[in-house]
Amino acid sequence: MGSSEQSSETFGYSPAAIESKWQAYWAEHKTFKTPNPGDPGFDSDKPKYYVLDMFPYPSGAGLHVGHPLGYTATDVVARYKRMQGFNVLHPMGYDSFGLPAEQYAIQTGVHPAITTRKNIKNMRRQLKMFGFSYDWDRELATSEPDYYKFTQWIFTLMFNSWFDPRVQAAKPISELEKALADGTLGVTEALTVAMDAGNVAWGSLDDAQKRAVINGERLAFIDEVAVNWCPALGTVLANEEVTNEGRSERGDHPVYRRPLRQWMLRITKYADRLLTDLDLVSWPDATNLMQRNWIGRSVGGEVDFPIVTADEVDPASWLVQRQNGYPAKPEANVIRIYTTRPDTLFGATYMVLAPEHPLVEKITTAEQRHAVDAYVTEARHKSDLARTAESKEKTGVFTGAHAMNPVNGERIPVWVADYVLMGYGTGAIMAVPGGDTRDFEFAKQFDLDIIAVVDPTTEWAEKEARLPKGTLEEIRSAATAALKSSVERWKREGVDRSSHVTFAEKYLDEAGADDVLSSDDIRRMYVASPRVFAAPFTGEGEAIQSPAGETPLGDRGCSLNGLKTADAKNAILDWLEANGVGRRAVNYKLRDWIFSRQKYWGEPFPVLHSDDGATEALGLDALAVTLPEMEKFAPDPVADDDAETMPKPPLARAAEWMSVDRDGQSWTRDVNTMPQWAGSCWYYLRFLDPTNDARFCDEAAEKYWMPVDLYVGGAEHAVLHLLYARFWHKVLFDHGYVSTPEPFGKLVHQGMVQAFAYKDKTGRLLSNDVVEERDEGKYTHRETGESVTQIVAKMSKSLKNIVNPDEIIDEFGADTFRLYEMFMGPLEASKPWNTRDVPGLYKLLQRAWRLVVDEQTGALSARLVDGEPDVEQNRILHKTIKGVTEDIEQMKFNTAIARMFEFVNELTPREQRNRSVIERFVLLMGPFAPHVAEELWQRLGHAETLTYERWPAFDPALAKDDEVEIAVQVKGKVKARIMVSADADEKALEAAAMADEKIQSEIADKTVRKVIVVKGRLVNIVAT
RNA sequence: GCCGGAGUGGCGGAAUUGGCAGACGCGCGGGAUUCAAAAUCCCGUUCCCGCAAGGGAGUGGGGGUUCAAGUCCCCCCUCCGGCACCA
Repeated sequence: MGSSEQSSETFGYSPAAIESKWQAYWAEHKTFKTPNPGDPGFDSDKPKYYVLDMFPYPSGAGLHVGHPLGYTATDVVARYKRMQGFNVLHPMGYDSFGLPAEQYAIQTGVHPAITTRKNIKNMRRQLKMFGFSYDWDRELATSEPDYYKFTQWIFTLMFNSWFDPRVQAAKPISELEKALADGTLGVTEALTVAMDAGNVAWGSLDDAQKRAVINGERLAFIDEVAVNWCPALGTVLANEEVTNEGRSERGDHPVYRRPLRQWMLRITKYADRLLTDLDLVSWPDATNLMQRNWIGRSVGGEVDFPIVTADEVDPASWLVQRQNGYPAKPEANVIRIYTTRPDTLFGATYMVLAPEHPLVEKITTAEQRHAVDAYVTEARHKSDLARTAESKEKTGVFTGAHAMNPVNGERIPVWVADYVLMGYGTGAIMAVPGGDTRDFEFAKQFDLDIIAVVDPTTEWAEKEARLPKGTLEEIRSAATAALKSSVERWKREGVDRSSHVTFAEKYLDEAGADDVLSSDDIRRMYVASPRVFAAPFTGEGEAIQSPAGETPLGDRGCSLNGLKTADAKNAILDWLEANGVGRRAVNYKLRDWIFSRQKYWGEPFPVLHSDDGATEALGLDALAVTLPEMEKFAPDPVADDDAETMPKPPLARAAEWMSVDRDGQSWTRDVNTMPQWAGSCWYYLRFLDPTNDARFCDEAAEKYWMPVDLYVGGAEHAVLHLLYARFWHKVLFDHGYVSTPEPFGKLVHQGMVQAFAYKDKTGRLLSNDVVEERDEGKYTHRETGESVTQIVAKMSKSLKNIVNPDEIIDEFGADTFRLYEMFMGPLEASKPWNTRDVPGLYKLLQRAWRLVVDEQTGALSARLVDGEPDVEQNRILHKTIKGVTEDIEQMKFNTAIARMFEFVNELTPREQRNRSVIERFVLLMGPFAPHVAEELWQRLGHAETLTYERWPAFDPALAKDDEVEIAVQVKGKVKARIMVSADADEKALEAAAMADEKIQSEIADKTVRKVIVVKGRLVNIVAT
């Protein structure tokens, strides 16, 4: 079916001929060329609409059936909007820097530029084959120098910017130098980078120090960060590429955590704006949420804990020292922590430093040094993933040092443990095992004190308390025993916890008085002895034991007892701030972006390094810095266990390229390249003006077209690409280069195109060629005859269920392909490809064809008649226009196509079809099946493309039926259906329902209590 | 573990957001046309009982609110996606 040789004998629908004809026509007439403001043919009266696809990576495999799903959706919208009278910008390009081309080059020696161009050529062919209405004059590829020239330029813009905390925006770095020089900005308050001393006068710094300060504030800066370095592969690996055992996923080589100088982008400065500006966009809730979680804003406080060496601690005198206020940076002997639960401060029974914390080295005592060193060394070699994989069992070592809890003067031990991460907060925590699951596990493992400082609610006791096994009596005696052993230890260690003991005993006494374990008993036992439970209470409630006894600080003290969590937080934060011991603070999970890769096929950094350590960004006139020609792309291999040799990226071997003489000075280029994300961070701007050589894009074009009105792409980019692009956009915005705070307005993720697969009884997946359908819906194994079940899975080579778009188009044409993908289901849903369903859409086009063309003669169908349409045809037309229009507006393309099926089903049997009705239907088909629609439009006597024809309007009154069927229910069950006039009011409906014979007999022996009438829908009679 | 999303015929999926469950397509069954087939056109198709008229059940499972629940509330099950010691 659908073969062209068959239909060519008659004058039937023949997609191959029609599609090549119209694709040639569009190319020749540049039908979709979109003028910019100021260009000839630009109509400033029309509103604008910018529809964008996430551009593809030009892989050797070409397009798969997933690509055209999103591309067709945007194309339908683009074509629809053009017909609605919009200036539509609908471009396409290629995200062409990236790893696969480089890996292919390593294997074959073929230059990535060559493979990339070849792949782009193939992809362009495929894209054109679908008939997408792109303005091909705006096509771009991120790996072309005239494109990445400006990727590099934006990088230099970041290099030459700092984030001014006073206005929360990027400003030229020269303004920082000026502000520091004239004293409008103090060094300490401006600094992001740690300085050892507290307040420093700018004038007292030497040139090298000044440069270090300035460089440290740039939005693009070089820093030493811990990376996963694999010597055998000669490269740094992403966390995802490292196994739990700390080895490379590819090749199973050892991987080492080691610090490496990397380009970083200071995205963290934008954390708050990236978060709050999510309110400005219209994105899927799930994506919004993922971005929020990724940024991970939390609110809490910082608290300083002084290290204490003497046995005697005088908390009051420490507070006196802090009378001058809370320092911007803590003193050398102070541990600063961050917490979201400052209300639990009285429950802090120990502290933990991350293994990389600078204080570890300083405070570790002689007896503990050996153990701590060994632990820290081991932790350094583990990848992040390896650390988290061991979450079941916590590890850590006591440093031998103690710190003082500033709210109660208690002396608590300081530990090192890798469950505390250097990269978040301050890299140090106060541990409150009574209120935090991780601290609780750690405390149980190392027998550290656990004290409840929040009274669990009875609700928690009922639902979540993880009680030890046993009867009430057994649990109580376990709790009592646990308390007793603690008391003995405290006695041994000379710790005074008498008031806590009194408190706990009282709670134990009250628990289980009547031998029945109530939720109140569970609550009491938790407070008395949390240790016997399997999990701590991490919720909110009333503060207790805060402080446990008399306020130890006398008048200076603070008590939270009896306060609800929210109030307790405020009270303690007020106290901390008043005493210079802590302050309110906000933290983000978001980290600065490691921006360099040790690869060849990416954008070179547009900077020069001098021998004396200075780095300079090149000006636009020196860009693009193009990649050197190379023949070998593989990294130099290093011995497996050589953790010390620095990685040597491929560019380092291009000696001639690397060294630059300028102004009689010798400089070197940067050996790294940018990550693949770079090019996609701003391509939507380059589309506005892709050939501009002087500027990344014309100012007027930017003002006119931005923001992107509709952006469609995969959900796999819900976090990184979208976050990175928003970040770059905001930097450009701060400098006035773009006029909108956000780049993308409405965002939609198309679902995945999956495939059917089969599973036998053991759960094994079977490849498609060993399964056959013997009965309807019953699948059997071809050889064993065993019955198997159909499931939905990802397309994969091994399952032999990959569908190639080229083959489908060969057989059915692009219009059918487009219709099928749009008809499969909702755009956002993942759904299985089923080739069996495709002919149905082909049939729709055939039937539409026959509404217009006489297949015997090739002339217009004799059934087409001119003049005014009859009422029925007019009604179905207006219904169809209404349905299709509203569905496209809501991007419900599947139901829009269902409306077209209905129209064709309705019109096909008619002896006479009104020409103007059919013509308007052809226009409706245009966005979905553009080739056949153009052909029919032409045959109906129109000389021009239908691309810019006016979208048909509908009259709501004409789209309605005169009579509608109403369901009549008795007590909610449908008992009869009656036909009534569509505008019948409630009274008439009730009367008509009551008059129905069937209803009469139903309610004959009952009393009518109530009648509910829903106009145009139903009547429900409540009778008993 | 935490945070999201989903579960409707043999299959893909509809369902004015509380108002006739299964639109539309596929598949399947029947008929017309044909020497025959393909194609085309028409009719039927949630399941169960029944020759039929008719009756009963039904949107992952259990409970609830309501005249009325696929849709709202509570509990549970399964699948998919994201995060994963973030203090």
